[in-house]
Amino acid sequence: MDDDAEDEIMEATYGALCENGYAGLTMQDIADESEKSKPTLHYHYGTKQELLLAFLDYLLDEFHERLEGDGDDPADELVSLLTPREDEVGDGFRTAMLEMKAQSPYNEGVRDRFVEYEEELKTYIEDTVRRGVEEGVFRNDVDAEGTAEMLVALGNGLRTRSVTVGKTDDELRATVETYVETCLVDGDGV
Amino acid sequence: MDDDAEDEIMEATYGALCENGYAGLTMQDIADESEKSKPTLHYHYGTKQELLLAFLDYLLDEFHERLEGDGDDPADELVSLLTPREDEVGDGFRTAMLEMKAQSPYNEGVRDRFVEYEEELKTYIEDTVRRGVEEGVFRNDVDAEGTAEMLVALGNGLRTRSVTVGKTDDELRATVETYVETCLVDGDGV
DNA sequence: GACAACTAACTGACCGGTCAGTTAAACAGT
DNA sequence: ACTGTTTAACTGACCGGTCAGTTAGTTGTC
Repeated sequence: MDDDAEDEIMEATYGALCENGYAGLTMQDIADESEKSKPTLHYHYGTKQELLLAFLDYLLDEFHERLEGDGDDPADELVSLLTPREDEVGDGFRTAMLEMKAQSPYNEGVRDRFVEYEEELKTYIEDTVRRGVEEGVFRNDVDAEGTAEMLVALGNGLRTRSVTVGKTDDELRATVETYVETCLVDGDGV
Repeated sequence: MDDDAEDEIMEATYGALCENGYAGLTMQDIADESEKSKPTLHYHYGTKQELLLAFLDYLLDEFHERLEGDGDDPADELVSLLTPREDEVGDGFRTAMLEMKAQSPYNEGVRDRFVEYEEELKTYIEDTVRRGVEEGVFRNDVDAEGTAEMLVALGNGLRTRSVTVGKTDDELRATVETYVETCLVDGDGV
């Protein structure tokens, strides 16, 4: 396929998901968001299912770029990994991803991609925690694996709450910061 | 409406949600799960939407009963509040609730009910944390409100992970226990 | 002219909701 | 106690709309 076409369709899918959510997403919505027609989407991707899986792969690629550690302060890096970036403006996309995630049990392809995503995030967090311990920023009795599991779950839960209960991004950030400060950061050289 | 009929329909809705999930749930599924016909469901509840809101209210009632504090050890109580009960067997229901929760932004009625649920849970956890501090079980420098926010988010995130990534209930419990032990419980009389 | 990209028009399945009726129980009048 | 009336509960059959996916054909390009 044309690379331009692929990009256009993936971007249109992103836009349509933000606007309509996952449950309300139709092929027509995606077509409307792009310069293409609905049959063209089928021409390129076969089924809706396949298009959406391709979209998740497209997101995973972007995610990998985000995991280019900047060697920052481990505490700051944990916080920025677990809080939404500025370019994720509005709840639309976050909500749609939550909806999709909830489809994992019914859809192997979706599940595989979310498992991969969370696995990689967790591993990266684990490494960051270890780095923090080595650099003496974190207490040396923290369990990297357990902490990473905690943090991934916490990040998930906070994003969910931002969507359902309407927590602001600042509140999310504050909660993560508090956890990192009180439970990880070494206050007195232990 | 007949109380028997109401109970029957609510139970059937529960069963149908477990089997089909929220996205895949049809009025016919609920009818099949009960002894009633599809038009009867409409007769009692009007629209699918209203039926589902009534179902959430039904769940909220059950939830209130769960919040009858047993005056247990605060640490134990926090853990049991945040981990699934034994009678929640299988992922079906948990998944369906996650799907529904993700509909909050599109549906005011749904949102209201989840907000109420999470609000009450958070308040109860907050009280339990305070009790723990007063009883000297928890460190006296813990911030009850911040901790409650943390714990509610953590609980949400863990349940989500049990559904998507396939974490077992034992793993969920272990993570919550670790948090309570390392971040709340007073190790040396501080 | 052959092939890739694209589309207007269409189809079949599904689903929420409606409607015209049925059943059975409660109730009132005699 | 018998009979006519009302009403809540319920249902089979159907309708309107929606949406994923198909078909048959057009356009553009090498």
